[in-house]
Amino acid sequence: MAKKVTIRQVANEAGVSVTTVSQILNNKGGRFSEKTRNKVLAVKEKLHYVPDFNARNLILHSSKMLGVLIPDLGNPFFSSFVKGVQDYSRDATYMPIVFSANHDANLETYYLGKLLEHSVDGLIIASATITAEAIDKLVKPLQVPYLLFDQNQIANLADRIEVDDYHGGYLAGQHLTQLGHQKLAMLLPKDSTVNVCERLRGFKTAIKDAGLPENNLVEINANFSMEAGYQATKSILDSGVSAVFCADDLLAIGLYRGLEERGLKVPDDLSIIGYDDIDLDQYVNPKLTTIDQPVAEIGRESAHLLVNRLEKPDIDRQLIKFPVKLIKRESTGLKK
Amino acid sequence: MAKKVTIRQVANEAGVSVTTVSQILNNKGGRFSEKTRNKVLAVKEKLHYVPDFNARNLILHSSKMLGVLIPDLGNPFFSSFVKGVQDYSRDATYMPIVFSANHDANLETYYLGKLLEHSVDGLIIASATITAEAIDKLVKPLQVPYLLFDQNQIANLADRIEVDDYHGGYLAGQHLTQLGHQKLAMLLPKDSTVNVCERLRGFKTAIKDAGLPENNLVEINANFSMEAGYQATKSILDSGVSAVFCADDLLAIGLYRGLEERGLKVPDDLSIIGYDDIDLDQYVNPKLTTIDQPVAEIGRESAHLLVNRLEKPDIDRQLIKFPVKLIKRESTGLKK
DNA sequence: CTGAAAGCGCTAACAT
DNA sequence: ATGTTAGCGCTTTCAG
Repeated sequence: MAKKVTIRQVANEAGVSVTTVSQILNNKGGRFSEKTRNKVLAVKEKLHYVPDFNARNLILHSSKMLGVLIPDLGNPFFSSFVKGVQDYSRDATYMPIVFSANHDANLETYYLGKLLEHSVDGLIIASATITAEAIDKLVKPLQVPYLLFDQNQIANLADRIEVDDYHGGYLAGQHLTQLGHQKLAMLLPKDSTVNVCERLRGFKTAIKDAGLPENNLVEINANFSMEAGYQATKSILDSGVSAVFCADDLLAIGLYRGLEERGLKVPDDLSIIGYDDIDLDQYVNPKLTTIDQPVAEIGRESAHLLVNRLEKPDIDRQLIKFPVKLIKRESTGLKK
Repeated sequence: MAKKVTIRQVANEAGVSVTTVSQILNNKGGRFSEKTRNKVLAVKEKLHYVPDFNARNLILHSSKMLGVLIPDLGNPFFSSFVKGVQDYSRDATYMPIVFSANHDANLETYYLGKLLEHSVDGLIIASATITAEAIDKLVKPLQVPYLLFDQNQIANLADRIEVDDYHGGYLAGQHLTQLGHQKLAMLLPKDSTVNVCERLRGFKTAIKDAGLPENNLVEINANFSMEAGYQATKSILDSGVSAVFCADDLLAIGLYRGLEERGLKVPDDLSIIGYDDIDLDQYVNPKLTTIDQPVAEIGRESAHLLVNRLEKPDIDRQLIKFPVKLIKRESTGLKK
């Protein structure tokens, strides 16, 4: 491809050495005369010189690329996350490479390998199914810094982004019990990652704190998708609960459809609370009550932490906590 | 970063030369003895050798990366598109690098530059606001093959993906007029790209074919987002139409909310037809009637065409056409 | 069958 | 203040 103009051509054209050009263009040209500097800069513009990326990286042992692995691009939660990552990366002049692994462990391993092969400087892994072993086997040997999000924390040593999932679950449970609901369900993926388990734990605690017996909570499994929420409708209805806490908003929206098709009303027949607070929540009918997490911000900070680590490898372990909050809308109501 | 094992280490360990290793690992080792070949392969495994990407690219002048520019990751239409691109790329062992420019021309130019800087082999540009000049100025000089989608076709010479937008618009118009609607609106972005203008043209033609006067169609502007659809509610209602054709599904869903908040019913008070057929359409209430385009397939084929072009630069101009179809659901009904 | 050597485009010690 | 030189890790003639 590409008819690239090389640094040598710039040097010739400017009548200086290659070193001079290199130094000046990398802002290490303090020692050169104003005149030389200007000339080089001018020639660079004129020739549209762009340093060859591969040659540069080969020497610098850095690609200025960040690998980002997420489970599902189609989930607005993750597209917002990616947006945050992109924004910060741009400011920091890194380039995020994102792959969506569609909840497929093989794909994750594949993309992880590809990312490493292309020598990304660091990794943001926001993918639930990836195993500690895969990371250990692929990432560790190369000593590529990485950051885990929304996922089992393998070690306590790595930098971390923490969202208060326990509190989120608690808020959901508190809200629902305060509305008088006594039999409750939680809709969540089978073998959930730690963060989702935390939501469940918080939810349970709130139920207990409300003085309700533990077996008033029924857990129903469904993957993170509208389709899965829709499919779960029957189980939920059969369970005889009056309120359900969905581990993400997509699940809730799927459930809406299942109820609608049966002529049931939200929240009259069933109160529903979601999780994430995606934009869509305000566009469904009724508007979805949910637990908000500041996802774009989380994306930004993920990139931030990672870049920090890359540029200052010896700083202390970093930890950022994010709050969640209850957003009351129209999908939850008093128990009839 | 990375404690990489180099080709030299493999060569030493295997007791052969660097050349030998290189040849064998690149499947050009026909001339070597079975024994040597096996030994090299074994050592490669043992040492977990992975060729340095940058060094390799530096020589081969190819990065096996595809740049992908889209307007909005949050739009399910584009996330499906990306999924298609990713799938094909994987099969073809290319690596797509995708950026979402959020409908911002500056961002587009920025990312386009970045992509080129990182020496992608080819480009898929599915971003509406980018200008022909930007492409001409940035892409042309580097002779990087590119493919435009969902966007003004700058020249007739490039490879092309065509979706029958005209027909899509026609189908929408035909459907609505057959239901008896006489005053119609189309909701579309200001200064739309060619593909959207084609939808409008088809829509107009269908109206004319139904024997309705031209000024029975009112055009209302709104960007591609739920928010914009929502904001447009008043204009639509004020226009006195009984049916509206939204240039994408998101717009329709935004409109749903505006109507809901005013206590109006779809399709009784207003018939709505969308465009794209995103998954969400079946999860809103009422289910959205729309024009389907096979977007994941389009994504796949975009990547396919581009990779073809990269690997066989001299093949004839490629053109693939995709059909659209009307998906009747519940958001359109007889004019009352 | 195998290896030595050149060089891709760039950066950075180390001269001058 | 500027240039010379030696690689980075790899592929590829070209010679054995």
